[in-house]
Amino acid sequence: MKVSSLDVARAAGVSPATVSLVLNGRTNVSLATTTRQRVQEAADRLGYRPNQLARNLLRGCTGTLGLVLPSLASSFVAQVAEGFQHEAGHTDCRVLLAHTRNDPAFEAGQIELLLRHRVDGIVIVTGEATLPTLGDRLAVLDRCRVPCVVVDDQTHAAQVDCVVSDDRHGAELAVSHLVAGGHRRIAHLCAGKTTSSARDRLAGFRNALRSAGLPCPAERIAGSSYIGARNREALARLLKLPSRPTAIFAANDRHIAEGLPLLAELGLRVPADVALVGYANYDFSAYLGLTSVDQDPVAMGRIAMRRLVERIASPNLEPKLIQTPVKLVVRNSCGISSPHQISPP
Amino acid sequence: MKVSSLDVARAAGVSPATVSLVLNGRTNVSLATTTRQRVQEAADRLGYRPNQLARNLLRGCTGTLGLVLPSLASSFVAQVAEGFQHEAGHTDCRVLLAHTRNDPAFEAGQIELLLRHRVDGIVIVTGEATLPTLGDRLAVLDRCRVPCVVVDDQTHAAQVDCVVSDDRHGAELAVSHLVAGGHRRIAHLCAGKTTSSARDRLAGFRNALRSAGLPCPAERIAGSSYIGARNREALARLLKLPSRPTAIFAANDRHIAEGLPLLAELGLRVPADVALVGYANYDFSAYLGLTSVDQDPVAMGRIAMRRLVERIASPNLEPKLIQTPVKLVVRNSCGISSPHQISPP
DNA sequence: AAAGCATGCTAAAAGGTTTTAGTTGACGCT
DNA sequence: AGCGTCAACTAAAACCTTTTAGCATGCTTT
Repeated sequence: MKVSSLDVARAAGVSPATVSLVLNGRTNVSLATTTRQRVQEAADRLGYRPNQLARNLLRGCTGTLGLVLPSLASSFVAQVAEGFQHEAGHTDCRVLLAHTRNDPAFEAGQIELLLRHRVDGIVIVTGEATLPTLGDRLAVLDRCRVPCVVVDDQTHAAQVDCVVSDDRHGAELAVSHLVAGGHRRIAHLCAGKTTSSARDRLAGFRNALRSAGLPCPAERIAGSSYIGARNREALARLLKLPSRPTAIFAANDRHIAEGLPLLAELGLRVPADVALVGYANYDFSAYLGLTSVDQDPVAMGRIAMRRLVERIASPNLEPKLIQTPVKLVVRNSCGISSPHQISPP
Repeated sequence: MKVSSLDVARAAGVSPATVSLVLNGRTNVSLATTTRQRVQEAADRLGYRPNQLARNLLRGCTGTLGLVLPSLASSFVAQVAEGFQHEAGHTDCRVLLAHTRNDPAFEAGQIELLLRHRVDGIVIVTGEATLPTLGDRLAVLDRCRVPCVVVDDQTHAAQVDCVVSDDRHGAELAVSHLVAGGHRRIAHLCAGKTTSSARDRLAGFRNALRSAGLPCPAERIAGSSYIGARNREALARLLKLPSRPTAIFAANDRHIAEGLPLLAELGLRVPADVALVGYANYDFSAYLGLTSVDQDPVAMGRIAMRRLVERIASPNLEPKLIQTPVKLVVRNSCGISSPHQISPP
């Protein structure tokens, strides 16, 4: 714990400088084999571990990256973190975690802490609550020249690298699939209009309908970013329209999963009465047999990490918008494969 | 970025020592108001951020905790991490993340890195693959006096603080519930015998049956720790027993969710033909209407964090086994409430 | 034999902060 | 005037490592 290079030096009868040279394998200054062995042996015996704090202080960089996120309780965020951390392992970087608690002030404080720790770069996974102040955070990071990559929102794509799933295309895939299945009245259970992904999914929805020559009346679009009462009300509104939609494209699987009791209440069967396609492809979506757009959050984290090290290496790169590929995972909720559910009592 | 206390000192016309005293609000050495203001103003203007590396190097401790885990892709692990990180925010600690990749050698290397970074303590969330070598890791940490708390396994409870859910009691709750529902032939889809929680859930299962005066034949216990083919085979074996169990207690919701297609294939309805109770209460369990034992992983992370800081403060505490409370969440899969599922085609 | 050179190691500085032990100067008291 | 005291600040050490410049030593070369 408290054994320093000086201790090793004394034990081996050399200077700390030599200890450093031996342990870092400086080959251009090749050492006498006996000295080398003596140092190595002393280091092992004493359990010497170089103090990374001192080393980084000297180097001027830390090999540590900050990961700012709203909450690991969200499986999307957790998977992004997984991908990020996994890739960090390949690049020999450490990850310092920071929560925002969905509180702009707290987020600002956490980023301040990361900066004091001299992280080499920061990835911010945005949440809806801290999105309005994201610009301020980016300004601070820009001022002190700390590279940054934003995940899951592209509002600031002009100033900073952003990694988002190709939401527009994902929505188009989903809606085209429904159109191909013969549906003409398709509604969208959206996730509000605050986040860029919610807006892009809506845009993709509209675009796919237009391409198919189908109308897109305003009353067929409803929803809120938060799951819960407002979400269920929106779904109820869609299902009770005079001419009921035959299919619903939801901006998030969770919004639709949460609405299943309502469908049962109204006596609507899936997919016979209403076909469903969701977005995000959570693990539960497979269990529910829900067709969904998969956005591979782990890959998003990995890509964000790679872009961050790229930018650390060359700070003057132009900001880039990275849209990660999506794919439609077809299950039975739109009438194609077979479901295996716990049956009603 | 590269503004140091010396820069601030020069700008304010004082010494670095004074800068430190002002910025850390040392009250016992109260400063002339004008100096105080000059320093503060200079620090703000220059955007001075104290270098935490230098500070920690001097202090001898870092206020940073290591969090070692198999993968954030597991929602249990992610939730433990969430609780841990959330509590860390309250205690003004940073969290340094480390993956094990389910590889004992990689885990050892990651812990080595954490030690070089002089973390004040470490929490290890064990995975099955690295469990056999956990003892070696603990020995290293013990040797260099770094406090440690293990989450999700109690194999080493004699040497180290362990935080586990009260698996035995949870299993008893689940099985008693089935017994109360009139079931006499109850099977256990176990999660292998490697981890202590799998063993404890099995023990709780056996114990509850014994208390109810029911038999517990060996053929009614089957399962494997990994989900996939082996798990489905085990479930099939249980369902095809000459006298079919009327209820199954699974050691993990995921094992049962993954088996739902098999139930449908065999024409078995839930709960009419087979009642189900699972363990872990994932978010999808609610969507599936699956009765489950909730173990509150977020609380486990929080508790692990609290215990860790406790131990850092007083290193000579006796190792403690902390069993966090569990509760049964009753849904319709055992025949009580009503389900809302996507119906079969 | 002297100069030159390679080899193997070390002394010392640097990195940014905190803290301890002073130093300086003003002021009050006798 | 001399002493003590206090306030306000500073010099320097310490934390641990890496790196640069340089010092011996012994070997080769002329």
